[in-house]
Amino acid sequence: MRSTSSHEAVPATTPAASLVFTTVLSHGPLTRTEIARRTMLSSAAVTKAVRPLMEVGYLVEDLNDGARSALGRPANPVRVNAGRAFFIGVKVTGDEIIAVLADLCCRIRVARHIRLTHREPEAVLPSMTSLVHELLLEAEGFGVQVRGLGIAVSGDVDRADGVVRYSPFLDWRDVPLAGIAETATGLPVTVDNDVRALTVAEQWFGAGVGLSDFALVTVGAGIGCGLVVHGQVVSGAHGVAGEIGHLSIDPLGPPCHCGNNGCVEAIAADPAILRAVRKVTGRAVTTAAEALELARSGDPGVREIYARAGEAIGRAIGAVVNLLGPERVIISGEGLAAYDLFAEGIRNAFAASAFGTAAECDVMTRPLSFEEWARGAAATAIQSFIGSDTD
Amino acid sequence: MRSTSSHEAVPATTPAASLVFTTVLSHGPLTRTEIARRTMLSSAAVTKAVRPLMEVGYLVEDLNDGARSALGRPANPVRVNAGRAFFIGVKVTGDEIIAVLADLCCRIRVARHIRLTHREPEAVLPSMTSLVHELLLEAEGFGVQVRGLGIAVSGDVDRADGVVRYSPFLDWRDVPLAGIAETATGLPVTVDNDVRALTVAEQWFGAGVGLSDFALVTVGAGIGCGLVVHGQVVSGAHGVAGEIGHLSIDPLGPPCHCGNNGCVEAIAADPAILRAVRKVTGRAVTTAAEALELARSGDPGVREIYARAGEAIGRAIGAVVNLLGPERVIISGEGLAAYDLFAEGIRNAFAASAFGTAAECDVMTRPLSFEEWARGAAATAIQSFIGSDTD
DNA sequence: GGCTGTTCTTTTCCTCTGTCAATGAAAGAA
DNA sequence: TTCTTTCATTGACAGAGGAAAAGAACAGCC
Repeated sequence: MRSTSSHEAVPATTPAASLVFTTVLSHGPLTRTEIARRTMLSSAAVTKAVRPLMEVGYLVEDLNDGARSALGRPANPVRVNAGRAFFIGVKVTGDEIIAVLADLCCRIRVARHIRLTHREPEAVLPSMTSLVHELLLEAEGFGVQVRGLGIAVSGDVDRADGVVRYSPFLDWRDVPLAGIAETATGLPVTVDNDVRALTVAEQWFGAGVGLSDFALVTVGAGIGCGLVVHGQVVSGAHGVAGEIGHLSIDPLGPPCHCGNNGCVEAIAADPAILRAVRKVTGRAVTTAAEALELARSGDPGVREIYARAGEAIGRAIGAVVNLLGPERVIISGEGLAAYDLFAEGIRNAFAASAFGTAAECDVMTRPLSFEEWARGAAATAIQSFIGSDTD
Repeated sequence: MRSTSSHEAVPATTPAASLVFTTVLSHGPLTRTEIARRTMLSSAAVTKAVRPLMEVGYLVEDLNDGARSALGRPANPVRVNAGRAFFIGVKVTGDEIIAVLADLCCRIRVARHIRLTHREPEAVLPSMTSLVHELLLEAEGFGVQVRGLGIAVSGDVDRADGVVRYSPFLDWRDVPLAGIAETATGLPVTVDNDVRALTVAEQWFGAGVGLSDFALVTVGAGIGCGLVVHGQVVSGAHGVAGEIGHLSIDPLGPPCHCGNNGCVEAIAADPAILRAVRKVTGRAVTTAAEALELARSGDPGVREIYARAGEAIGRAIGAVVNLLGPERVIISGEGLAAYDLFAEGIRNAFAASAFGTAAECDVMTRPLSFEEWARGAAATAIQSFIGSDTD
């Protein structure tokens, strides 16, 4: 395990302080009494935890107390000072690096991206480093210090060691990315799987706030799934988890690169849809946008392909819900652009496959800009910075 | 939530004491130094935690130090005094009640069962109560006090409230079982889902000891699955979790009572196998044992049915492993009698569906006597008695 | 048999965290 | 102005766990 403790002081020193800070971070401005209620701490403990955090500027009093309560001394809400620290999040894909500068509340301040021509670590790392340096310069312009760098990579990533064990898209094996990036940038680095990073962002700053069990399903070039169980992101004993894309839905379905037939990814991921659209229409459709346009223009064959894809996704979600019984499933990803075409299939297939009360699970969608992946990486950096674990 | 704290003092008062006790409970006799290492406590803290537990007799010094280590002061291992307290575990099925008297180490001392003719709570509860009283008498014979009663019921059970929300097999709805049983027996009662109870038993006393993530798959009249993630049993936000039986494997497969086609349960559970065997052989096969005999005698059609069932189970396990990445999967249940017929199908289907390093997951079998379900219930009672959470 | 080295266990402070209960602060209401 | 109500802080306190030193129990060695 790498030592990240050699870096600057983290805002939360005691468990209680960490708990208080993450609570305020996720649940917006809160009065001290409210914090005490949520964290199950005494109000005295909250005061003691808040003070040092305010002294170093991570928390500030929220003076905007428009709605005065009826009686008694007015409450003094506290919120996180978003501009107190910045973080950089980087998402590395096979042909692009996306980087964002995010504040302490994980709001994107600046976004940059560059295309990649080569995928070897030796080619990617310098590009990444220069992109990070650009953003460091931007941060300097804001007069805010960057306190951490998060890097999201698809595949089998060991966050504890900061090593990319195997990334199929990048064709990387056992790359000690955190160590390399740390020496190149001088920042504390957190490396994590891309879907898990996105899940962390949802857990702390998105639709997963306050939930101890939820799933995030990403639809796009691949089908991924991030899981939060008992308030913690699931990583899997062997680095693999949430591999919803290779749930085999139909033994007679199209072959998947994993060797099986009818995997969700072989039916509902962008490449699979494009392949099917080409086959049905005979046209050389190469982008998801083109396929989408064909479907929207009313082509029944193409619409059917999307309907099937929606069904596959719905069944996959049903499997997750039956197995884990999460409170909520968040559907996201670039593929969400076609959600109107998926929706019915997802809804019906989910309703059919969800067993008993599991059907009560709230299935929602959440649009995802391409920068969001990098924001997820920033969220992991914030998480490491605070040095705590769960909600 | 019911108040169980009104009962007798639990052995562990502080978090550390609870941690120490569960560690010794699960990991057999341990020296204090070893306990300190495993719990990450200081040796001083271990001494302080162990002393009161020894004074009240829950822990004893294990004098059987046959293998003396080479040098230094000999270590003094500590173990749980199994006979210090007894627990009763009860499993209620549609046509039978199984009850066991178990010691603090969850070893079965006495087992009893009676058949049921009616399933209404009004008919079942008196039978259960009399069975419990029989075992209480047995315990008196041992001169040991019974400190808790665990009841395992299939279906949607809310352990925190002690209410059976819905049990399809028993046709029970919203039965406040814990409260009723508490007044009837005077014991602290824990009610839980049967598969979860079995999972708890494995986690604390079986093949799940020391693992933070594992799955238990039960094969028999139904196909069930208990999950442990991050060291805690998964219960699901809506009471449903581990519903592996209704994972749809084959859209063209046989219809399932849940409304879908090709569910694992519709292929690999006992009733499904019997149905298929009757169809293939034309004979009036009514018990699993008969079907098994036909298969063992070499009937290729019947063997094929078992092979298909094994494949379905293997694919279901693959789904669990891809989703959660557990360290181990334990296959158990009455259906394990046919494991030799399942084995190849399970192995192959699992190997094919497991994605990447998830295939490294250890898949093992574990025979399950019919009393084991009741033992699981006893394990939940022990867990409640200790009043702690995880390993 | 005493001495020494080694390892396990206990004891003795000591720190530090969070709670309790009382006090202070900031309003509106009477 | 004074009272009431609610929020926030303070200071004394209990108790949990850690560090370090002492104690205990053995084997081996002279």
